[in-house]
Amino acid sequence: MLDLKKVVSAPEDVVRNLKRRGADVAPIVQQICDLDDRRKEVIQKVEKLKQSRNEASQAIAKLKKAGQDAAPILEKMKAVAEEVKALDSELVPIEADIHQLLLQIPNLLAENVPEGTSEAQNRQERAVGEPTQFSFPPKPHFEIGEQAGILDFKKAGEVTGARFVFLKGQAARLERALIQFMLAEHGGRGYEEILPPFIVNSHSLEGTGQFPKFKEDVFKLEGFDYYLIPTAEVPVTNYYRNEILEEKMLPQKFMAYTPCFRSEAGSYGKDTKGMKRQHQFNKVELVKFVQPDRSSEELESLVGDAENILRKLELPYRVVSLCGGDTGFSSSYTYDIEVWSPANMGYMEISSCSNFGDFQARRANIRYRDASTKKVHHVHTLNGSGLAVGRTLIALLENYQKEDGTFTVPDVLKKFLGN
RNA sequence: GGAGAGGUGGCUGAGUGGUUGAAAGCGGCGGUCUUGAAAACCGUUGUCCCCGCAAGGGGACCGGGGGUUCGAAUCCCUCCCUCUCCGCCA
Repeated sequence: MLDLKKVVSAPEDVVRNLKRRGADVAPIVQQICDLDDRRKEVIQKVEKLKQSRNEASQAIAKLKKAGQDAAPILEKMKAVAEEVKALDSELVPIEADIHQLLLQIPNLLAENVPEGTSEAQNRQERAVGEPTQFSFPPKPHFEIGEQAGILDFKKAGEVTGARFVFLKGQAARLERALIQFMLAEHGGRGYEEILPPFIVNSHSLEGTGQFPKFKEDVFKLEGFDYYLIPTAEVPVTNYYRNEILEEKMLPQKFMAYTPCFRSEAGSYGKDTKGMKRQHQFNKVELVKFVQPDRSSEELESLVGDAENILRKLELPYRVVSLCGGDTGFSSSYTYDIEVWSPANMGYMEISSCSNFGDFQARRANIRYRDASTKKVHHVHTLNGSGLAVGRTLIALLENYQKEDGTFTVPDVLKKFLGN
């Protein structure tokens, strides 16, 4: 969330910045300013009273120790105590309202985010590799997979429902090999492996920004304040919630393989065929905690780490900068990596790498102590897919397919395909 | 699922309802001493909020939330978490 002090001290800057997302937060910012004025007013009043109460309490203690009568002061303080209670309870809803309003405001965009309102205005940064050429009409992955008997959507529909799949035989092995391969690559680039819980509570979802605005996107476990993770970002980023890290610990770089669960509410009729958009998919996620002044360069290296996987798999891809209107709620700057999909004759998102600045750190209360000044500041958090495993499998099947319906496997994966 | 114990500052660990933000020890930081280091000794050591240009002043925080009281780390309620024993179980 944004810094309350920043919002009330420069409300017009906040409004102007978020216009670039196509959002008008002027009314909500105004509300916050009004509430904050009221809040300060009450605080000043109640704290003055508390001061007098504290002083009286000490006087009472002294009198009692001396064996003298404190009844007159006691009587006076009764009224003060009630007034304090009244003011305190006035404060509670004000602060709760401010908090709720702040939670609804998206992150400020970095200055270099491209202007635009939709996907169409995203800026291509680079394209690597030529779109794969075929001497025959390439098939979509679900045809290849079903024909080979290694993807079974029908059975998944019976056993569970729509948007699930069984991977069998070679597909299952390939999926597992991809996970191993990705972890091995990132591990070699300084990421520490972490295997988090696949279920989190609502506080963690609020910490990373999924809650309260995107509640309907996650699966809730009935009867608990538990939710299936929509991405490893949630448990891994919240790993340091409510902590003050020493600066020498930074940057912290984690990689996590997890399945991800998304309700895909509102995407009915979109990508219904195949395993492009599933309720459950595997992903290797990269998460970084860094010093504020380093987050921009850490974003560049994060994208590089994700790209490395596609390079080694020799899959053609491009990198785009999301425009203001397409940038996610919590992000200040996002690169998407899109892999070539021959069946669609287009690029398909396979990774999203974002710099969240201090937005998540503020929500999750993750800070660090500056080594030289000893001052405490919020860290910056970043994360990116490295990569979405299911979609990588799609890309492999489609880009490496042969005319007879079979497909080959890149050499780098062979040692992970053992058993 | 049944029974019990406990949650205090970076850590260990005291704490009688009344100058307790909290003893003590460890750790950390600064200093004295030393050619340097260690040891010893001295000092220092949390976060958030409000007022203030600042200096400074004030408030809050002892797992979370509520209550009793002039006053709560200390009493009461509730939730969460950790640990031990029994049962069940991958």
